[in-house]
Amino acid sequence: MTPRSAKPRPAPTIYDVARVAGVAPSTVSRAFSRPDRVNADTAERIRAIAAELGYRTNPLARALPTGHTSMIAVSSSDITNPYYFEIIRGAQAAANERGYTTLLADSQESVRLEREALERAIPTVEGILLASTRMSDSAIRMTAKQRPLIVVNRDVTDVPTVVTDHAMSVRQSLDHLVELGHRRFTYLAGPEAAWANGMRWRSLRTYAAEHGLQVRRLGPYPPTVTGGVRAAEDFRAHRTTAVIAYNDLVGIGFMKRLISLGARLPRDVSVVGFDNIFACELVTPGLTTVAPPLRTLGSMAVHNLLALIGGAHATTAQPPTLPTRLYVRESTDVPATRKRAWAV
Amino acid sequence: MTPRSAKPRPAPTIYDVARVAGVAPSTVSRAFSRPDRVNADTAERIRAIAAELGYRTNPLARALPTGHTSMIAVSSSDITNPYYFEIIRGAQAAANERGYTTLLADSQESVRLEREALERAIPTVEGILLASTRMSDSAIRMTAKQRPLIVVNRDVTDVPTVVTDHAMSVRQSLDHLVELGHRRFTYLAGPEAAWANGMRWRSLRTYAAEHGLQVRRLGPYPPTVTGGVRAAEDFRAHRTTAVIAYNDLVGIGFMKRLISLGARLPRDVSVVGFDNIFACELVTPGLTTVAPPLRTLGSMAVHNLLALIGGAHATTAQPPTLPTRLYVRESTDVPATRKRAWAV
DNA sequence: GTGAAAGCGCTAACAG
DNA sequence: CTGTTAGCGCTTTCAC
Repeated sequence: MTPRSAKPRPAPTIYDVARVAGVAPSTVSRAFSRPDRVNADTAERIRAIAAELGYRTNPLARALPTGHTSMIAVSSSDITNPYYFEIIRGAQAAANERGYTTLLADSQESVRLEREALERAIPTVEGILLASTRMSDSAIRMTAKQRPLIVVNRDVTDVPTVVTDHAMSVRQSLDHLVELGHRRFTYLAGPEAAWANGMRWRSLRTYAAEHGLQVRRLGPYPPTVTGGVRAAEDFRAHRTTAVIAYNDLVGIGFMKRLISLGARLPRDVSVVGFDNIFACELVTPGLTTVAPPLRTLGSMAVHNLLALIGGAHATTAQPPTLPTRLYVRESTDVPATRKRAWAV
Repeated sequence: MTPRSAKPRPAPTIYDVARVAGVAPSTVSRAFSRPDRVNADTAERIRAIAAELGYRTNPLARALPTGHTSMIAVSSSDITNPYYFEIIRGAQAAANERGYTTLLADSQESVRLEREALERAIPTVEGILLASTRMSDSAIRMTAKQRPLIVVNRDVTDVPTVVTDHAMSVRQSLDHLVELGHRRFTYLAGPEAAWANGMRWRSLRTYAAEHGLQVRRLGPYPPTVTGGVRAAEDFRAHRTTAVIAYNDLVGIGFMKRLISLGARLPRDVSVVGFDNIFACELVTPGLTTVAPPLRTLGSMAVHNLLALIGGAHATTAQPPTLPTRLYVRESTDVPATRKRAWAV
């Protein structure tokens, strides 16, 4: 009465197919792995018989002699982070399209777990995609020696990468704010160590210098809602009409706190974030933000990884830099012209 | 000048280790697979030499003779759905703990992709975990014949499952609302086909009957923010002081629309959702909700799957039903006693 | 306790 | 074009 879930009846092999087809096992093998090297008719016949017998190539057995497992590892420090799944999904889709299966390694922010997961995965995969990693540059270079590897949104010397065009993202949000009439900006900085933070701040200053604008910096803050709340406290002493947050979470925390302090958004302050996380359209007002090309980042990374696996040389030239897109919601507007708008 | 990412120097094998250790390859093999069947000292020596040589057991080669790949497939219809990654993560963690690697199959809501991904994965995995699937019951039973399989939060006859305690979740939210003083409720229904929807509505009616409460049902609505917005429109003609939404997304859309119509929440209406997605604490007011035991669901599923793989019989008895937890935020309060509180 | 030898299912020369 | 023959790296009887 208790149903067994598995019925381990041994699967048919090329030998079984060969026998009933009256050919050598190697011919069956060829019929599947290099159909061009076998007579079209026999190939067809073999396929038919195989189908009838329910034969399916065994990827494990195939991988042993060839080393070609058709699997890549995708490592993420936190699949729970709304920022990463689109990358993962883009990677997945691209991999599947090319006949590859992805092995997911979520390290839950733990370097140890990440190492362990990779350790375990490496022997079975043909390449590695680091979607977000907590590993050190040198550790990354180390593993890059074991397998073709590509890293997303991080700059590691001698390791191929695919990155977001941060300069463009900053330009998009500032163009938008300037067009609305803003001239003075505050940047709510993220973690000093974050590569994106440096990139954004630098681009911001460059842009400001070129356009004769004022830009001030507050922080650093943790890249979280709480970080944004703290930023709002600090902001009260250093007002500007527009604010650029390190990311959406900070932007949301910032808005939330400001509103609870009595500010009216976007009339009193315009806010823009980065990342375009799902919550941007759920909060009130909806957060204007710049979306990184997540999906493309993932698929491009896989594309390049597969090229690497195929024997391409990693180029030291400029890594692919993918364009971003601005999503205008309700958190940005023309600056309030009324004198003394919002008093704490 | 162009660094190769892979340095395919052949990895050391048991033969290499055996040679320098002066033992037979089979002994090296045993030292790793059944250390108890080998002299403790030689085992130790072998391990030392192996470490020195950088030898690592090759899971592929090991899998061929044994069929033991140490991999399970986790299939999700949508990794992008905030509801699922915690399940996936719980599964991941549990699997890793037991030495298993997870192969992620995101089907992006496409039955075809899901089938393909599973098709590809099946030969290499020892078991399958359906975290969320669009497959039909019979398709599920079909694949359950090929590999040990377990499904999460879905009721499929003859297939082992792990589910959320829906009755409990309803009880928790209603206990909370009743305690606040509410007596009349509206349920914003989700998709008719959703198993959870049926469970919730049924539990709701039972509870209401037992406690002499009134409960009305609106919908069905799509399980999205937009669905919630539509629900809010309908609600205007059928007010109650408290509302139970099919899920958080619906609850959030509902609140958003009501507020834009001039309602003051939670004074005019108390709202509770289900799922406890991340956005619940980002919206204003924060959404009171019931959290399913996502992580546990995932780990419990893996636990049971591994047992199945180990040869346990699937029991037809009650599947594990995991307890939920209520998170009280700002969207619930005592009902407004003032007459004619909110007029559209 | 350890070695020898025979595969696991498939691919890849090498002949024919 | 197709059959023969070795392996891929590891596990596993079966003797010693």
